[in-house]
Amino acid sequence: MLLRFPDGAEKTFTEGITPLDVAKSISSSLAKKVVGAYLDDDLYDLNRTIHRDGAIRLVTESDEKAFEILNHSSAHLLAQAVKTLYPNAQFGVGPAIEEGFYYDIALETSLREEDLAHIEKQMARHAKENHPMVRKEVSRKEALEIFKDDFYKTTLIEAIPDGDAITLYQQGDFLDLCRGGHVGFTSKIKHFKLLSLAGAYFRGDSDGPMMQRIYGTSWFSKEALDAHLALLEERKERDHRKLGKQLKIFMLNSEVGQGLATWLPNGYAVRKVLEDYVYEEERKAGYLHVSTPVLGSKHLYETSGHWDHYQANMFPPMERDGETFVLRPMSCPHHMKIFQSELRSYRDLPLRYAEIVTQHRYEASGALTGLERVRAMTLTDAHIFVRPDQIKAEVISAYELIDKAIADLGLEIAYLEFATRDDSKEKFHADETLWNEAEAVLEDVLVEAKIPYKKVPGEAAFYGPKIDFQVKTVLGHMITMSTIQLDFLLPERFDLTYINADGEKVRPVVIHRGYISTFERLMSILLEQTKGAFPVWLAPTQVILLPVSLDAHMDYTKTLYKSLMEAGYRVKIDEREEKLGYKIRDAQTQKIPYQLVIGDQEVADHSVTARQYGSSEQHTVSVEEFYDQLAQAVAKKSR
RNA sequence: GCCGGAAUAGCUCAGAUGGUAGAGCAACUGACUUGUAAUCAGUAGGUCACGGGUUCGACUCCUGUUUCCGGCACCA
Repeated sequence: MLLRFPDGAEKTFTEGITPLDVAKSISSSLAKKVVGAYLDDDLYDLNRTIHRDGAIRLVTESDEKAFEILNHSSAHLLAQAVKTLYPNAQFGVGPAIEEGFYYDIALETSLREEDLAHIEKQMARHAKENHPMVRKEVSRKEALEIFKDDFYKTTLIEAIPDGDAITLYQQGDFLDLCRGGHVGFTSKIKHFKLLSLAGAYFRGDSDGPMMQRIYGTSWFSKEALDAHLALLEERKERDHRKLGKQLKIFMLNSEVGQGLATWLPNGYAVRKVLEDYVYEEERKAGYLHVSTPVLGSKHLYETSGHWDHYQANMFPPMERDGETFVLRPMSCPHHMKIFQSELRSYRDLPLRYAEIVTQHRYEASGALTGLERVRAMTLTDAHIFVRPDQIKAEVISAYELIDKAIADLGLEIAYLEFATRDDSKEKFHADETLWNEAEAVLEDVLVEAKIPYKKVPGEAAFYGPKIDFQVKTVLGHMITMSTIQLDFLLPERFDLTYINADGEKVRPVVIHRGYISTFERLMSILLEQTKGAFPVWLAPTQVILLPVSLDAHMDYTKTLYKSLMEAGYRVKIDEREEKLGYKIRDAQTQKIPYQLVIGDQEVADHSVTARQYGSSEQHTVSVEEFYDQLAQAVAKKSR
């Protein structure tokens, strides 16, 4: 049997050797680090025997795939431990995930946080017992027979496509249906921790049964595990809910209403800068701003189709004088009516309407998360009405507008998502030709602009495909920051037309453009990505003045304050009778970018001693110089 | 919405087994008159989320509700 190594070397082995044997034949240190292998494109367990020639690539601990294999095996170890402690337990799926693993468990009794420690101990025992994780290929019939009393596994077996191999893994008494890719021996699993307990629907189906899910994480060394646990702690410190409270950005109060955020002065100061930014950037890009009411006729939303698709996520309708109103969840229909308010010529297009407006959505109570998901949100929403020949250019210019904002805000986009329809789902409107056209145009733009993206079938809006800009929150949630959506349907539904060069009435195409998410969501992202230390242009308070003595230095301090305020900056004076060290500490805690100390010296030579957030350095500069520095920091949108 | 957990002073948190609550910070008052990350002393602050029950007695046990947290589902 001939195996070829990545460096091109070839070596003969006796049939039935395992990746572990191959590693051992090379070196004992490699044997310690190996966790599996690829034979051509097939992932082999560490202890799976090899019976054919092929290209072999050993997967070692440093390999990205190794973490996945280890965590997948850890999920099995978890299930084995649960089965030992709770013999009646049945299991759903137990995959490796980005930072660890989970396993879904069906159990009569509810697991509690304190049970995790016991399960963890049992896992350690099974690991120590060093069970080989033995792979077996079986027929569908055999598999169904083996799991005949297990609703979950039989359902999973039935979902395996015909022709795919069905494999089982046995470790000790524990037998599981599994595609595989395992570390081969439970003793390989040494540094792990169970993290949390949650509910999860079987196969993600909210009409199906709910299982108990245990999350955990598994690493190759104690150091790596500890580092990961420390990272989880650090993330808690960056949670926008915590920072938002500390820095008095916003509050959520049950008496105000569930999911209804209140912006506090510090938060609104930031938001106002963002609103102005958005307005200016849109104005420069040729958008026309409009304003329409937060309440709309229900009929308007029936015409658009939103009522059909989303009424469950809208606040219930209100009736007055025979007319039915809804709290608007969207802007599209309103902008459609604006387009329709005049006879349009092909020469008028593109027409870009933008609006900063508050919308209301009845989000499921369990979905509400700080400012990340709320029920009343303010955003700038835009709809661009174009001729077919203008689609590409407008999609590109929308992309560029968004791209600039992301850079200006210093944000990190995780990836772009290209959401298309899935014909098996009913939510999408029917016209296939339009869909194909729309999807082709968007993909063209992505390909031509060489923008990397992830295609996600079935995630499109009901009226058309879209490009979503995804951000990863500190909690690990993927949320949509910006979006560009093509829409051939709403113009149809609203019977929008313009007169083309031949004097005929034809349909415009609509591009929906979500710019920088809602101000609520943007604030949550900004807080997390800046850790609450806003760049100068955004900071709620940009400069704080710290007089050394309230008696001796207050006049000069107040003069400075007045001139800074007049110049448009957000400034405060710390007028408390406290020591300078105390005031500095307080200003640092509030993450105020500039702290100006005003004492005898500064009064005498008309200067300020500036200290920046996060630094213990101080520079005494003339007032003029400080103004320059401040203006530059604002212009550069830097810290 | 579903599964699980939590709710104690403005904030962060203590408070076995039932005997109506405590710290630090913040606030307030006073002293200190201050030059780069917390000066000292004192005062005040609580329907222990809310309602019902068990009990001689409930922050503590049971139950309902509300909100929040971890997930799942949802996300125009």
